[in-house]
Amino acid sequence: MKEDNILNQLKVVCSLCSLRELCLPIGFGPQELEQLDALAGSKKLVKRGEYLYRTGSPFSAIYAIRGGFFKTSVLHEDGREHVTGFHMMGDIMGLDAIGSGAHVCDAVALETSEICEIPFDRLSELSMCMPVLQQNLHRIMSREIAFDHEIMLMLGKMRAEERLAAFLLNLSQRFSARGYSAASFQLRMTREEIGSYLGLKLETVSRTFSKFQDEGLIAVQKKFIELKDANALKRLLGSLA
Amino acid sequence: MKEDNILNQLKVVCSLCSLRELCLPIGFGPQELEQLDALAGSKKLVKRGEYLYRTGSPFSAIYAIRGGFFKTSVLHEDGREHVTGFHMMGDIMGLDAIGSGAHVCDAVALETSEICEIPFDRLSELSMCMPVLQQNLHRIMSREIAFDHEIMLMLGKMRAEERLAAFLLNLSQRFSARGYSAASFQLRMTREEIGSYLGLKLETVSRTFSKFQDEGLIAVQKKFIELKDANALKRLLGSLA
DNA sequence: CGAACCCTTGAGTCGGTTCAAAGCAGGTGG
DNA sequence: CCACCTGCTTTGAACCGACTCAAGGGTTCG
Repeated sequence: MKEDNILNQLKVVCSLCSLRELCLPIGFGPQELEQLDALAGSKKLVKRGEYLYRTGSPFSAIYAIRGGFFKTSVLHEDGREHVTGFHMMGDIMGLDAIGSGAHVCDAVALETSEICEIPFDRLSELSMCMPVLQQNLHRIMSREIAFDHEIMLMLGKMRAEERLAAFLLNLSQRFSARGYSAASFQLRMTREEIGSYLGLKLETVSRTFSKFQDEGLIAVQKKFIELKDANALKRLLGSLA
Repeated sequence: MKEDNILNQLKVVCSLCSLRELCLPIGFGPQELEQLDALAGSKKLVKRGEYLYRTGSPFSAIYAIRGGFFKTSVLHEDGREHVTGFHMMGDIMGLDAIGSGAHVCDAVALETSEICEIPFDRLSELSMCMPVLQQNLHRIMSREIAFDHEIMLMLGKMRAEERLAAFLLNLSQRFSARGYSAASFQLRMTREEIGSYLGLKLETVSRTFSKFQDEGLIAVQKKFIELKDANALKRLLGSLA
């Protein structure tokens, strides 16, 4: 227990972090990295099923994922939840809370994960004298907006098969960008969570996976997915309906 | 023509702009406003049907709407478009392009509109020495992310009636925040554009409007909408099916 | 006055949901 | 170590909400 605490409070040192290229994609020189270490967020472990933050909890920091997997979801009054995103190493979470000062979604670890907590006021301060840091922050937020628009297109215009294909290809591409296999990976979420993200019911997700498998596009074994014919999946996307 | 040019190139002076509270909601003192005028964006007229920017065009500025109405939309390879948002006076457009350096959606004026062009590099520069400006920029981007998540919930989980109700209430609230009537307003977009935004077909939009009218919730006359029973609309939202 | 565009309404269809049943791990406690 | 959960997944059959196709009416603008 005590050791756990010590471990969790270890300072993060950006200059030594292997995720720098994901977290802060552009333009840092050596001396800028040194400055960056002043951010000095702390590491934290979040166990499977635990919340990193909840809707309504006060906003004070954003979170970089060092390892593990999260989902974020918004809750409707009547209790239904909609999964707004899945997040993996190198992703930044919590940016949607800056505007209101409180978190506007829940963030739950889908597996035991390690995150780096970055106090937002310190980040703001530091970015005032570090153009490249500011630039990175803007880029990250901007990309999140652009990505959300893609998802809106998916939710608004695509049919079930196209949504699943887009989902699998996106995961594949992200795993690949992190040095993992683009062709096979483990799903960290349930069919229900996939469905919630894609605007489908879990039965539809399951059926569509089965259909893809029958057609030889993928191989599914519970949560293990293998993309057998990524091009065919891409072709599915090319022609909406 | 020549006068037009002169008019359009007038510098914008934020300290004299009546939209300040919408555009820059928080914390500017008198001397900060003076500094802000250094942003010196130019005014521009965009006529009905004209593009403010297109997907792929290089990003150099963000745009504040001084008056008028825009839609933004993303285009899928096969030619289908999805409307990602409707934008009115005081809204900021173009933030989704920062990340990639090029615009990732089209912005079209739905009526002749006046915009204020804010060169992004100058904005970045200025925000380096103006904490409150930086803060505003972060808030605006953050809110766009949070708002997009709401839309994702709508597209993913709501039924047609709920989507239309949410759409009308959102418009009403935004008009109201700008000093216009919350109870009656003119739609600037077609049924097809509403449908595209909400993930519905234009016929469904039309039918649902008719249904709302039959039930006494609203009155519709072409593009003129009157909310007769806003509470009933809100109740529609409270209970997702 | 005609053409183009937008909106409304009806009838039939279909993709995805709902409801239901059963199989399959993985974990826990007796 | 086995029995029994509990949670996740798969599959089938019936149903329904939104889509498609089609026709007609209203406005605007040249």
